Amino acid sequence: MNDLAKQFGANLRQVRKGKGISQDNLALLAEIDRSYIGRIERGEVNITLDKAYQLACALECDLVELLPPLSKA
Amino acid sequence: MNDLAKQFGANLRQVRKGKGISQDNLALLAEIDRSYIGRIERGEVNITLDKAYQLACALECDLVELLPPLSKA
DNA sequence: ATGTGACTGTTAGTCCGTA
DNA sequence: ATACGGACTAACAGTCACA
Repeated sequence: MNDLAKQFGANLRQVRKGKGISQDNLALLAEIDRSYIGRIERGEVNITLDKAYQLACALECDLVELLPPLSKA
Repeated sequence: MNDLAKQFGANLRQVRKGKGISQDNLALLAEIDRSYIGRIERGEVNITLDKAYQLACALECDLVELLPPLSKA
């Protein structure tokens, strides 16, 4: 998958670990299958906007935190 | 479609018009089908992360500008 | 607690046309 | 220049079993 997904996944994992919760827990919080969350973190899938929001919401963080830093022109 | 998509579409349209370019031109710039851009602006579809980036990039704007303002916890 | 293969259903995304 | 639709293909969404 592209760098975008990889970066997003890396950020997601970092925030998740920062909160001290497992993929399992996040799966429950975000109502997304655990195996799918794993794939997102590994940057294997190109998720849709609403999934990105679900995750940000479940982690109680700003979506901007999860987005790759290149989000500036 | 959900509010997320509607908001994104509204923002996209605003930025695009602000730059004074047509859906056709944006389609060429972002390499996204014109009819699909119309659907995005109308909030009919739930786009993927890379499309969101393509659009932000084509409009030479920060992705955050296109995202709904609720992007804060 | 996580990675991975295999799989199915659904939707993202394109192409072509009409108004 | 844009809205809207049909038909189509590629990709995502979502689940399970197993390591």
